[in-house]
Amino acid sequence: MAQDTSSGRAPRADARKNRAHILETAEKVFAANGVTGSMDTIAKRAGVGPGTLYRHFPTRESLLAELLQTRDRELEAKRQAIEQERLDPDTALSEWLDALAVWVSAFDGLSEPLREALSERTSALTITCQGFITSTDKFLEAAQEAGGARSGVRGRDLFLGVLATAWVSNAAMADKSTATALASLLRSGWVID
Amino acid sequence: MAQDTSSGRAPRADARKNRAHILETAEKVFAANGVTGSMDTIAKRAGVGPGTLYRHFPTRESLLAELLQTRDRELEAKRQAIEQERLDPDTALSEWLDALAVWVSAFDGLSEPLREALSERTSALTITCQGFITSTDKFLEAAQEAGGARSGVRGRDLFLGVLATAWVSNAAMADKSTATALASLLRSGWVID
Amino acid sequence: MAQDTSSGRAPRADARKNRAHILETAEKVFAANGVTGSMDTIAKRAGVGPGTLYRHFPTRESLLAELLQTRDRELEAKRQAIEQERLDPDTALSEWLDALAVWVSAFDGLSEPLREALSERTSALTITCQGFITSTDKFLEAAQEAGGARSGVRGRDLFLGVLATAWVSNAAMADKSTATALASLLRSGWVID
Amino acid sequence: MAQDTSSGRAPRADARKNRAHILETAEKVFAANGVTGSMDTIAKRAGVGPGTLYRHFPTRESLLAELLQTRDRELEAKRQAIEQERLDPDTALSEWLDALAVWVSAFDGLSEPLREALSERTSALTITCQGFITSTDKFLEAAQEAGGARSGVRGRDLFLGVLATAWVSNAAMADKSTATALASLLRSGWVID
DNA sequence: GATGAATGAGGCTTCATTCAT
DNA sequence: CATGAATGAAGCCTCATTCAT
Repeated sequence: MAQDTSSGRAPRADARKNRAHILETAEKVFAANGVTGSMDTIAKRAGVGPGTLYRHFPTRESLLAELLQTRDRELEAKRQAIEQERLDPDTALSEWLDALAVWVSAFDGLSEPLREALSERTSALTITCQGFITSTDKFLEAAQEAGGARSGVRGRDLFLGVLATAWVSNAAMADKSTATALASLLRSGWVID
Repeated sequence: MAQDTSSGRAPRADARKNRAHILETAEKVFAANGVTGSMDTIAKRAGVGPGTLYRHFPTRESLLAELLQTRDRELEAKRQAIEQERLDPDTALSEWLDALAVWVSAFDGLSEPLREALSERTSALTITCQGFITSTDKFLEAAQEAGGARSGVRGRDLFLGVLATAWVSNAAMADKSTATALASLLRSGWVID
Repeated sequence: MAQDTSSGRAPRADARKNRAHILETAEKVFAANGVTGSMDTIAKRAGVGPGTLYRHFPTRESLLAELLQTRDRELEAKRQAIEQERLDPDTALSEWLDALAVWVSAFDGLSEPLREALSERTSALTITCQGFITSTDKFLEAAQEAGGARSGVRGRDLFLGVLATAWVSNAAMADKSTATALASLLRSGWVID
Repeated sequence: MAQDTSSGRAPRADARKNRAHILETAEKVFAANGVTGSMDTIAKRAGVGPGTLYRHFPTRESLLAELLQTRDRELEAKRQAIEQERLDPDTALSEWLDALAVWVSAFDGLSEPLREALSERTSALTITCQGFITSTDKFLEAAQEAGGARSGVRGRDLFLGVLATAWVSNAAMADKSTATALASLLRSGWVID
């Protein structure tokens, strides 16, 4: 799925190894310095020339997109698991949002490019996000039909809510409770009618 | 008010003028390019050397803090107005949060440094934020006592919620509805109990 | 004709096809972007790896030299045509120089490598140029003997004059008249004796 | 003339020294490697950071323009000298063109940016060139009126002729005679009417 | 105090060429 | 032979910040 299947030929062994190594390195760099870690740093730490990095990943987004794919697959699996558990629609949505939250917290600062991806047509991340918004919509609609979720809420809003929550948590020294507090706010609001 | 009173001596007239002019310029630059506009640009547009800029405002945050003070005062006035209107405590909280939202949207990208300020002990913005969190707490507690707001919610969380909402809106092409959608989520949540 | 005959073995069919296709592509690229178009671009657009490109054409010059061969043949034909027309020697020279000018303007920026080729012993283009200089010399000598061209002028100088004229025309926005103006200067000079 | 007189304040001593040193270095680098020598190299060899270089000379052209100014002044002096000598108009033109030729041969490859400057409105070099074209026009018109120069020739063409001649001479190993040969061609042409 | 010159690390990217597969 | 991955030097430029004047 990740390899360029367009060429019809299997990628060379060394290239595959390099690519994998770059990804590992990028993961470390992103985890350590956040997603703004420089391309040059990644290349250097991966022991390859910048050219090699650019060959595999012409943009930072493409690198990020690739890095997220493993997690994407996990998330997708989680989605199917939730569906098959036949939970209350609102519990299902709740769990899906939790899963999304885990996914976004993969790297420090990840919410930033994701937010940007949502405003662009071009980014490699856009498609990923769109997919997850669609999934959110499905869970949400089910919950709405079952009377467990407010009408007027859109999947896109919930997705952005998850991003925003992650963004808040990314503050250098945010205490852990912050994310939960916000998530809970999004869930139940602060007002009592 | 923000002059370094430590020296015990009144600032020179030209210094005072410079300071004022820098603030005006910074306001324009931040309004136009967002808060990431380069310090050099501000200095240049203000017609002063970068050294002068740094003398008055040793960090970008201190500049920002100063810049927000006018708006802080407006916000403070708003706070008092709300208090004097003797509204339902939850309506009061609601209006306060709206006022905060307006305050944060003063400049593009302002939510970023504010979030950071909350995780640091040092920033010039921290104090400002703390003050508003305290105010939020007061409104919130009143609402909680009156049974109009959930217990377990903290003023800090609501404040962060406001920041997060602003952050989402800062996405290049965020449609206007996004901010309202998120604000409404924070208010009422998505779940129906 | 340009195949490396050193191996004594006929080139493989696919190699021949590749070579031809590279040439076609290079022609297009050079025509569109000028002769500084990157080797990688040519390889990519030709659908071959850079290695293949380099196998066939170890230097950019060798590629150019090969590319010019078709035009070389046209130019050679033109030369014979001029000779057979039995014109005034100076008219003949004049037409020959015009033909050369057309030849040099085949690609944007072609004059550059040609000029360099003239200062090297090694380049694949050198031989081509030498041939044309020799031809120029012949036309020139005939004209000189007939009293239609100044003595003291060398074929090499006229050839360089043609290159120089082309170089001037390659300026981004050179108006068309520039080339003619220079050519006319070279022909008649600016001075009236 | 070269200092930014706009500020009304004398440049700082260290800045002036730096600027001068950069110019010296650039002169050497350009003389050695031609005008394509990289900005970074110049900065490094001058012992300053790239930022400093860019502060003084925001573009390569501005650097070049400055570098040429000394020579510009010499050329201007030469122009006046020629005028005051009250020579035949065509001799005067001839001497002026020679002086121009010397000026262009200041650095290897200088003709290139000059040619480009002629096709742009913006370059720092454009003005310089325009000035010299105007001067050429004056000499040329005088010669034309006196019957010593062909009508139909424009100053711009002669200027470009000079550039082209220099360009030809810049070939790595061009023998010295080449430039003279071309200059002579431009002067008298190859044809005898 | 004001100035603005200097710093210089650091970011981005391209491309001719080689060589393992 | 063809491939295309890898190289990595080299170019470009910006900007927060310091410090001599």
